[in-house]
Amino acid sequence: MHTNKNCIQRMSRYRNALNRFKGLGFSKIFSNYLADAVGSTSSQVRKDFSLFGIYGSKRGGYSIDCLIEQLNEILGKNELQKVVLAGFGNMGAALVRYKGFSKEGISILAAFDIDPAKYNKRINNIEVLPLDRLQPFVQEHQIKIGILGVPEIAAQHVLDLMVAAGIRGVLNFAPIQLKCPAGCVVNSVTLEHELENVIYFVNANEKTEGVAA
Amino acid sequence: MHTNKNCIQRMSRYRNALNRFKGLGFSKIFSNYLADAVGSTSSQVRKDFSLFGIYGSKRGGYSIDCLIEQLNEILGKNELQKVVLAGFGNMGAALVRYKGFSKEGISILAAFDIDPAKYNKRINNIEVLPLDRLQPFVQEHQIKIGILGVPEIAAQHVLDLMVAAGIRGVLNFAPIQLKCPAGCVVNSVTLEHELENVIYFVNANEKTEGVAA
DNA sequence: CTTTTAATGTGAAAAACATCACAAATCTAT
DNA sequence: ATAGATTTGTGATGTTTTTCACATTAAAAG
Repeated sequence: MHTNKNCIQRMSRYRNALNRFKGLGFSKIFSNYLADAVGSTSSQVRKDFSLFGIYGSKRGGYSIDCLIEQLNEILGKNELQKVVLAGFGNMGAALVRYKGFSKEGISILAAFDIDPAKYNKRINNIEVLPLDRLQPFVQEHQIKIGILGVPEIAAQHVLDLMVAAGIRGVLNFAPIQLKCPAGCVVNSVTLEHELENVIYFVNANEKTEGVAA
Repeated sequence: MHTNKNCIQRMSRYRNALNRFKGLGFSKIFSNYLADAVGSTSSQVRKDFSLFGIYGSKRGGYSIDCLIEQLNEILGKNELQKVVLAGFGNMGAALVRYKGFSKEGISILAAFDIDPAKYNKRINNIEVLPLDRLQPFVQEHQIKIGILGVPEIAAQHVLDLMVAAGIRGVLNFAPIQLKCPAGCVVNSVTLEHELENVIYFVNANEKTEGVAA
């Protein structure tokens, strides 16, 4: 199958929008409305669905329940997703409190840090444990997914620990390129880079508008 | 010029890596080392630079100082970037404390919220003000960039306020597609979707490995 | 000074991705 | 039942992005 990161991101957005449509009482939807809701085009929507073997009915559109169910399956929403968090600093503490994860069936089972001052804190019933307990914890709970909220300097080391423990995919917030073995996935989100992006395009717009005016 | 989001993201990463190389005492660099450092290829690096009129010397590579300076110019690093934040919830509070922004010359000048219980809190010398003071504040300080850390339900409304006040680019954390007039930029980062992405590819890997084994 | 070596810069080629456009299907109205 | 309207599913087409490959150039060695 021919999927990429953007495509899966769109799947998440479709699912999100569909839940809103469902909440509004709709039971069927056409590709163009869904496209509008996520800022895409109807052919893109249909292509994406076709890629995953998701079919609607001609003239009748797609059943929202049916779509959501299939997207749930694709995105792993039919089981609770167990996650560990490394790094209980500013970012880590915020992620533990973040409602979006639990709302989406993602559960941070524990947080890990090297700073003893943080041990045994409990937020949202999530405990902070010493980093050296990460490996047994991950193995015991059969966890595949990790979140890296540690400083840049420690990120590669902690990622290596995670991978050694059995983690197969990581969401990383450190502004650095991480190396991991084949078969493992790292998705890096760097907030300062995301903001730099906005700044760049705002400046670029200003320049071209200046030319146009 | 022909740039896109990914391209600018790479620019941010190049800059990051170059600062590390500089910190290690290097003064020149070749495209292949830089590529390694950011997880790209040497031809991609050279194409990117060429696109922005950044040139090295054949056989001699690129001067790190010179590169950093040009990337600073492109990414707006030569001036302090003033930003406002809307929404002082869990995410907003974390962003105010986030070191990565100030480290990169991004300064959140004030935060805004509708909840009076949050007014006049001060963290990192950033004050929380009533949302209706956003417009005069933005105009007075000539701010072009905003961060949206408000709940999904409020996001479009607050974005409209920002745009009316003169904000031209927004980093949005709400899991929803926002509409804004032409000439404005919205970059949405949805943490739960980023994690869903990781989960999807981990599952996908497991399946294909199962087949291969 | 000349030769050798090694890295850049960039058209050309390839790959990845998105859009178009239309046949096929099916719902609605008569 | 039949006709008409409308939406899907998908090959074909177009566009964007990445990779290739090599002429060009500059450093280093002889």
